[in-house]
Amino acid sequence: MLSNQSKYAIRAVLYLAINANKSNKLGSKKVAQLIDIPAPFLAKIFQTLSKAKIIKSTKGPNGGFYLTEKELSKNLIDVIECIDGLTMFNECFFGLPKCSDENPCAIHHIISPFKAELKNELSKKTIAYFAEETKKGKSFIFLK
Amino acid sequence: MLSNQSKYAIRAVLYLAINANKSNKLGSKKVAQLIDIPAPFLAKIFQTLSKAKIIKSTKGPNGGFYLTEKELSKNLIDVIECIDGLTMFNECFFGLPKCSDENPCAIHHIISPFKAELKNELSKKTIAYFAEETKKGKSFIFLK
DNA sequence: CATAAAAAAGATGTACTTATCTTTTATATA
DNA sequence: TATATAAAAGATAAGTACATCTTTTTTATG
Repeated sequence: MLSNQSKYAIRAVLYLAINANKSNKLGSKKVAQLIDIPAPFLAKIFQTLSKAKIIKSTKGPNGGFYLTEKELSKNLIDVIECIDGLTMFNECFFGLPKCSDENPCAIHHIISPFKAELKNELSKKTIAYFAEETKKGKSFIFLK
Repeated sequence: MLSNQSKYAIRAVLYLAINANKSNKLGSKKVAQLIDIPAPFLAKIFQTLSKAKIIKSTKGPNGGFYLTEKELSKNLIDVIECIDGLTMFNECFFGLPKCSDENPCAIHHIISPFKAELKNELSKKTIAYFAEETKKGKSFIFLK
């Protein structure tokens, strides 16, 4: 459902949300190592996220990536959208181009409410919220 | 979530279930044309399904593909399993290797029940059932 | 101002999925 | 039994996602 890129992005953004801030930026290599994903690939992903203003970046010594309140108030769906787009929430499970409530595929009634709920959940809960849950130990980003 | 191959397979199998039988076999080219998917690719998919005994095939003149009661009584999940496997039903949405009920990711509680329901639905309802629903006009396989 | 650190940008390489093409095998029927 | 038909098998090609490498730009700090 999600591309690897989006999966990596979500984990990395949450990691930044929890562990970095304006006075403690983190480099892409370091984050990649810590959450165990390919470093140059994460660098690219961070570029994309940075352009989309989902994370902050500064160059030079002590530079790196972090989030401020502004970015923390964005939602996980913004991360997904800027990498994979939102087509996954509209696409038919069977790949039928015209599948809809009126012309449902055989499992439309199962898939459709789920996608709506998932999209809603990812749209209304902020990055800050998911970071908090993780800090509290209620959920996990990486579990080696 | 599903590969193109699986999506094509499901549509093609349902098409066969509805329109073919032992005395009216259908060739892969014809089916491909009718449901609008690449013909040589479908031929490969039919080979895989045939090896897995999810569809019947006979060579030679008037040969082609079809389903008997035996195949019709199989479930859609058998089609998916023989092509994509079942890992999708176990994988974490965020790609976390150790995500589980005990170590949940941030959206595990949304994804997990959905996957269980979907897997259950695809496991208990037969190909014949989905074919019937389509025949009755309650759901659709292809909607050009 | 020189240096080093780190992101940005762009080019390149690899693997996998998707798709196609060619040859071989099986079989109904004329 | 020869022929034509259609699947099976295997080889090849195209496209995309994944991953890496190299060069350029920016900027903090000695």
